Order: sequence, then C-alpha cells, then structure tokens
Amino acid sequence: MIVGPEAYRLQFFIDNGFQRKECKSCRRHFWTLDPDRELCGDSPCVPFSFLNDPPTKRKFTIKEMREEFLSFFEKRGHHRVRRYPVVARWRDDIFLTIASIACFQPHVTSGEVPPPFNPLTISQPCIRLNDLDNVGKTGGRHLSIFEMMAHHAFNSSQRQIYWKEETVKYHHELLTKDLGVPGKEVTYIEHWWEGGGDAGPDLEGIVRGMEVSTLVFMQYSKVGNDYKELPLKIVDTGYGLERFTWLSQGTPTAFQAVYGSLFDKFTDLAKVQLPDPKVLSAMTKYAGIMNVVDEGSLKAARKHVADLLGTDASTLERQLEPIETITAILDHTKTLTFMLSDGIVPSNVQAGYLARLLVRRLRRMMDGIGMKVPLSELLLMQISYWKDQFPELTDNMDYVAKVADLEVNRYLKTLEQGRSLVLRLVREEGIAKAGILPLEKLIELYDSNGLPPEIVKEVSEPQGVKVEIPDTFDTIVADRHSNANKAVEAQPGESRMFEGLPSLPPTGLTYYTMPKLQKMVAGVLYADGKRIILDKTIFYPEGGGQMSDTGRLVKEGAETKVFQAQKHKGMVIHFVESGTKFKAGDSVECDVDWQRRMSLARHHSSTHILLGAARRVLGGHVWQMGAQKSPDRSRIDISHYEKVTASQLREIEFIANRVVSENRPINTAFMERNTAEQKYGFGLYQGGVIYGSEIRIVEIPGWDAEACGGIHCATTGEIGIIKIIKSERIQDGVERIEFVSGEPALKYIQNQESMIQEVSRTINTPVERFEKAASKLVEDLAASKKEAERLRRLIANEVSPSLIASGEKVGAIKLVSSVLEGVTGADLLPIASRIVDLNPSAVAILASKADGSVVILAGAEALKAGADAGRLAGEFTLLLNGRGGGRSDVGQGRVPPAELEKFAVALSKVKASLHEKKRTV
RNA sequence: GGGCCGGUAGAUUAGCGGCAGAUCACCUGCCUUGCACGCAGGGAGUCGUGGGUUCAAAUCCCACCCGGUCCA
Repeated sequence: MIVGPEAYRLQFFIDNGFQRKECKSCRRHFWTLDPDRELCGDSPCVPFSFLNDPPTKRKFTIKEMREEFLSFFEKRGHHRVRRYPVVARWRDDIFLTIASIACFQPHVTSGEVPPPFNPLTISQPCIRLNDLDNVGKTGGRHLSIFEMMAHHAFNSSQRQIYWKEETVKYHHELLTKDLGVPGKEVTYIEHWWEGGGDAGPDLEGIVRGMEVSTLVFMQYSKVGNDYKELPLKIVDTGYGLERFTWLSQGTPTAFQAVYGSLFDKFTDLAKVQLPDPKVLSAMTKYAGIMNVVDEGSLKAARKHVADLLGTDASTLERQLEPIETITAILDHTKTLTFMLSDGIVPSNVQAGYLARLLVRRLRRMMDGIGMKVPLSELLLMQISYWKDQFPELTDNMDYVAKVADLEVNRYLKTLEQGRSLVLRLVREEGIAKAGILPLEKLIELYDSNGLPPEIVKEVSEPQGVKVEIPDTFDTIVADRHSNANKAVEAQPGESRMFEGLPSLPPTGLTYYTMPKLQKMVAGVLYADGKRIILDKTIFYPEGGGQMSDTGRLVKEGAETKVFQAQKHKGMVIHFVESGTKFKAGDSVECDVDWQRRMSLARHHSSTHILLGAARRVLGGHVWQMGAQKSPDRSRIDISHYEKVTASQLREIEFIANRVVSENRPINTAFMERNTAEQKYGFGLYQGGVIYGSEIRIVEIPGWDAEACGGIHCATTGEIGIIKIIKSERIQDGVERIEFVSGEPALKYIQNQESMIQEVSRTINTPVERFEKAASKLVEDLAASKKEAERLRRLIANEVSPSLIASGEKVGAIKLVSSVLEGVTGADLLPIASRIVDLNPSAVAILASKADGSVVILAGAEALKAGADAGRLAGEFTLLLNGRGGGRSDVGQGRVPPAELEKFAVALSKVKASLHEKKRTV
C-alpha cells in the first residue's frame, strides 16, 4: 500500500457525519454513521444478520434488482452496456470474464482505446472456478457464477468524469434511498486492492455482516514492487447482484433468492429433503463467520451449530449434505450453461478443459445424491429459467444439450476403462501379494488415465489391495510436472531482426489504400545492406497468419530481392539480399511478386469463407482457433466437439464454393472499435486479440465479418475454387482443416487424378469399379494367405514321416535333418513343428536351399534330454557363415545359400556338441 | 503450449526380440428343453500406418495417424 488514511477521508463522509473507526476485532479502519459501532460489520467479525430479517424496504427478485441498479445509474448519466461474453476471447491472459472491468482490459484501461461510453453501467456475468469446493457449503457466499453489477468511469487528463466522492455518494444513495437500507447499517471498510497488475485504494460496502460491494479506485500499475501512476484513473466498482438480492430476501441461503422456482424444481428432481429452515439459516450464519474456508473450519462450524441446536455434528452433516450438493449442482449447471452457450467446446486444453472439469464434477455430485436425469436436462432447465433475462441463451440450446451429454458419456467411458484397468492391475502378482498399490501406480493411474485416487481405492480395496492416498497427492503430481517443465528452455527472441533500427515515422501502408497496385515508386528512409525502410510500401508484412509478400526493389538498373517484410513499431522493414547499395534518399520502384500475393489473398479470403461455412454446417460454437496462410496451401483450426465427418466436410466445401461462385464483394474498412463491436458482435475476434482503437473489418456481406489486417480478394469470385484436402483433430475440441485455393487447388485436383489413373493402371481396373476391386483384392489376399497356410500344413504332414524315418539316433535324441529344395523359410517352421509333434524326442534341423534360412526345433522329450535348439541354431549357422539363435525349444537363423554345400559337415560337428552336452547335463 | 499412457480377432485384452494366445460374443454338434447353464469342435488377425535396426520385429528405434489423460 502506498497511500495513507487521507486517501479515504472523503468530503462525503465528513459532510454526512460518518466517523472513522478501527474495528475492535480485525483492526481494519472503517467509516460508519453509528457512533456506538465498534466492529467493522463484516464477517467474520460479526455474523450474517439479514437472514429472515432483510434490511431493505422490500424483497427483490434477481431480475428486479438488476433493473433497479441499472436504471438507478442510467438516471444518473450512465450509459447501459449490454453484457459481454463469459469467455474472454479479447484477452490472452485469462480464459473467463472474472470481473466487469475485465471487459475493458487491457485496451481501454491502458488508455489505448476509449471506453464505449463514459460513464457506463453494466451487469456482467462473471465466472470464477477457483473456489468450487466451497460452493454450496457456505450458504451462497461462494458462487462459481455471479453477476457483477458495476458503474465505471474512466478519467483522463482531458476528461474528468467523477472520482471517489461521487462514487461513494451514488453507492450510499442506492443502498439507503433506493433500497431502503438504514444508513447506520452501512459501513465502509478501508482496503487496498491489487489485481491484474493494477492497484488502488478501495472501500468495501458492508451491510449486516455481508460485503455487498467493492468500490475500487484504480490509479496505479504495479511493476515489481514499484507503483506507477496510470494514465487513466478508473472507477472500478463491483456490486454483487446475487448478494443484493439475497440481502433483500433474507432467505436461509442465497440459492433460494437467486434461483427461485428453479431451486424447488432441482430439489424435487433430486428428491432432496430440505432441512428445517432454522437449521439451514443457522448453518449459513456460521458459515459466514468462517475466515478461511477449509475442511477444518467447516467441521468446527458444524460442531458449533450442532451444539447450538442440541444435536451432534454427524447428524447435522447428514441433514445438510444433500442440500449442499444440490445447491452446488444448481450453481455449476448455470455456470456450465453460460460457458457452453458462449461457445466453449469441452477439451483437454484451455477454457475447454475448465468446461470438462465442471462436467465431471457435476456428474460426480449427481451420482452422489442419486440424481438420475441427464445433465442436458438440468442445463435446459437453466436456460428456460434465465431466458427472459438472457434471451441469447436459447441460440445455442441444441449445442449446449448435445455437448453436455456427449461429454458425460466420454467421462463414463473413461471411468469404465479405468475400472477394468485397476482390476487387472490388482491381480498382478507383485501387487496382489504385497496387498497394497504402490504410490507410483496410483499417480500413474491419475496422470495417464484420469482416474481420481478415490475411485482407484473404491475399486481395488474390495479386491484385497489397499490404497493409501497421501495428503500431498496433488503436490506430488504437480511436482512431477514442474520437473518436466524445467527441461523447456526459453527460445532466444527474434528481436535481433530489428536491432539497431532508427525510430522513423510510420510507413505508409499503400497495400491497404491501393490493394491492386503491383508496382510503385517509394523513397528510401533507411538502408543498411540487409534491411530497407521506405516512406510507403506495397509489400504486405507478415501478420494475422498471412505470410509476407516478396518481390524486388529496383533503382536505375540495380535491383535487390525482397524476401520478407516485417512490421515493427509502425514501420515496415523490408529484408533484402545482403550487400545491396541502396541508401537513404534513393527513389526505388517496389515490385511485388504478384502471383504469390494473389495466391495469399485467395487463401486468406478462403479462410473467412470456410469459417462462415463451418459455422453454418456445424453450429455457432465454431470459432477460429488458429490459421496459417501460405501461397500453396493453407489451414484453419476450428473449435468443434467431435471429429468432423467426411460428409460435413463435403458440405462445408460445397457451400463455401457456392459463396465463391456468387462472386460476393469483400469489403474492407477501418472502423472505430466500439462501433464495430456493436455492429458485428464479438464474432469479430476470430483471429485472436487485436489492439488499437481503430480496427480493420473484413466483411463478406451476409456471410462473415472479422477484424483482420490481411490482404483479401476484391470479390469472392477471384478465389476461383476452394478445395479441402484434409482434416485432422489436433486437440480434443479443435479440428484442423487444410485446403487449397485458386491455382494450387487445380494442381491438387490434377495430382489426385493422375494418382488415380496410376492406380487404375496398376490394378488394371477402371475407376468406376475401384471400390469393388479394392475390397476383392484385400479379400483375395487374405484367402491366399490362408490357402498358403493350409498347404504348408499339408506339406508338413506329407514329408514329416519320411524325414523322421531318415533321422538318426544320437543318444536319447532323434536327430532329424534335411536341406529342402523349393521351400522358403516360412515353410520350414510348420514342417519342423510337425516333426517334433509326431516324435517328441526329435530335434529337427531344417534348412531351405532357396533362401538359406535354418529352423531348429526341439521336441518335449529332446528338451528333457538336454537339447537346446537356440544354442544349436547359433552354433550351426555360425559354422556356415551365418547367424542365428533362439530359445531352447525354437531356434532360427540364416546362412548364405551356397554354404549349405557344407550342411553335412556342419551337422556332424553339431552332432558332436549334442553328445558333449548330453554328457555334461 | 508441455508431459504421460494406449492402439493385437466383433468386444475386452495377454504377450514386449525366436510357432500370435486368452475370455466374452459368434457358428456347428451333443447334453439339456429357456432366463449370464454344461460338454466337444470350429470360424475368426494388414498385431494402427510407413520407414529403420536384426539371421529374426506384434515386441527395439524413428516418423506419421488415431484415441485417452494430466498440468499450465
């Protein structure tokens, strides 16, 4: 903290008779109208005291409360802004919108972009998933989704809106005049706020034990331990809609107030017995006192309440658990509904992973209280409950329901597989004998198979294998990963490319103003032999997934190749062949490789068209997750919950090409950011985060509009053709579509055609009969294999008896040997096998004259007599300049076929060693 | 973005350098006459794909494809 008490000494407090006091319990300073007040009024210093006794003039529903708030500030000069998505796609540092101010970070709060309205008021749904365990256990103090009502004012040196005085005045007026809370009941605690790199003093508004609002005065940015003044001083307020509503209703938990009729529907559906409201209120009240919410303090609170009610802790717990679970389900399903509606696709990465965790958590809780309905049903109930306040929820209703059940099924499948894995594991000899599952396995099951240790325990203990779950399990898993991460080294930055460049005025971007200009004369501002900066350029620098232009710079006969252009601090840097003699002041002609440029433009425009097509075919949850455009092939990554089928792909390709043939215009224009957002919505930000107050909009009317800095065709017809060549799932929930446009597309099709013709020639079949011919080929091959196998057995049966007859006795062993003609290695094994089957005391040594392969088998009796086929194979093949080996019953090897002349010689030597062995064994 | 695990008969899977096996399901027969019955026999396989190492690869190495999972 870098401010003193004066930061909070507002004229408003002094004029209205507030006193500054220090809380007897927590030592924090606060302002109050009540001269007798000794405590700050916040929990845990005082318990909730609004339950069954709301301090407001009347009860408000959540809808009424929101409207009350927004219109209050509207009447006081604030512009009402519609809510932002809960998925923070405009930011690269967080996945979810966690506060109303997050909507305006970083571009507005940094001063780069003016706010859409100033001042403004908003009620922003926010999602925070870091305290999931506490939801339901604290009566509603913790919610994973809540609405942050706010009024924001952005003060700059040019424009002062309002600051601390007005903020607190509004707050107090809202609470006392509008909602009717007695002034003495409201306290303001002095506090210091830091978050997201920003900081400032704040006042916390407290009523009857509950913090209902936080009034932050953002004015510093924190770099390390230093605070710097921000260019903007921002009023960042947060009023908890749910808490205000709860306060006005005084229900035993916040959930009755927030969910109204839905609360009853859920409890009915789960057949949850509601505890006595008095018990519930008592528990909520003391849950409010808990300073830190963890298992220990929860237990203590339960004990305390149990004593108060004259019962014991475990009875109380049994009473409370169902309601705690069902309220958590109520909360989580709303969160999931909003996340999915805003287009999150469950996945193993990023925001999608958060959705997946929620689904699994929900499923576990539903199992816990025996709720048998599909998850989708609960989500649809949420949608119908909220749709009059958030009509947009119905837009993606089908997607929400479908993907929720799909995700549940995936989870069940994972669990099922995990169960059988554990069962197999506990039957393993070592583990079964030890009677305990090694920690290593437990970690592996979780890390690789997603099996929570509790489930492993549940499955394996009935099998007589104990499982000990260390308290530090999570830490152990985390440590494993942190070790693995250390190996990754930071890549050296590419800033060397721009080393030593002067600071020059921004380059004129003629490629935007005159996109069809192929040649142009420009002035050299800087040149150093490998880099050239011009006053204006038609070379498009790499950006937005589009590769840079290439071409030439020409001066009076001298010329140099431009192999890359990059944008850096507003300047376009042309990277040229080294050793060029261009110098500042020169006039040069830019000559862009036009074929390449057009191909890039075609591919880029195709990307937009394909995205529009994918959204139409697959649904509104489809977002661009990445893209790359090169002159001869491009790709776009889109979010989708399952593998895109071949027929969907064809459909996408088909309607994309219809847009091409309709020859629609492709309009590009710079627009003021807020105007663009209002007109097109957040679908603009397909390509990711874009900075600046002015953004360039590329619009294909009636089809697609995106914020995009790339070079495009003038009309869709210029693309010619779009051909999808491949799709692959690069991650769970992300599908990559590769495609080609224009000339490369034609080349691709021609290539495919010639391949087909080639195959047609090879298998001597016209293309129309490919399908049948191919399956017949495969079938025939299988049949031939079987036939060969059958014949081998037949031959083996035929030749074995005579081979055995020709064998000679060596001690207890019958040595059967032969060099066979007209058979290969694969044929030898069945013959040898047959021999030892017929005569268990036989050792068969067979060789093929055709390929020099040698097979040696020892029968069961021969083995007992000490024969070792593998060793024999080694010795025997070595004698014939080959190699081989094997186990005692089977030996194989290969020798040069010519060496088989000496088969008999080698055999006699081996025979000797058979004798020796027999003696030594 | 980083890590880990897996892909073998229709299903579940064993084997982890040396003759591809088991269980369920399937087919045939017998026994029983029917509700996960018993017995005998049988069909079933591109060991994910492509390279490499090796006398020899389902098995080892490399690349790719497909699926699962954990972390940020």
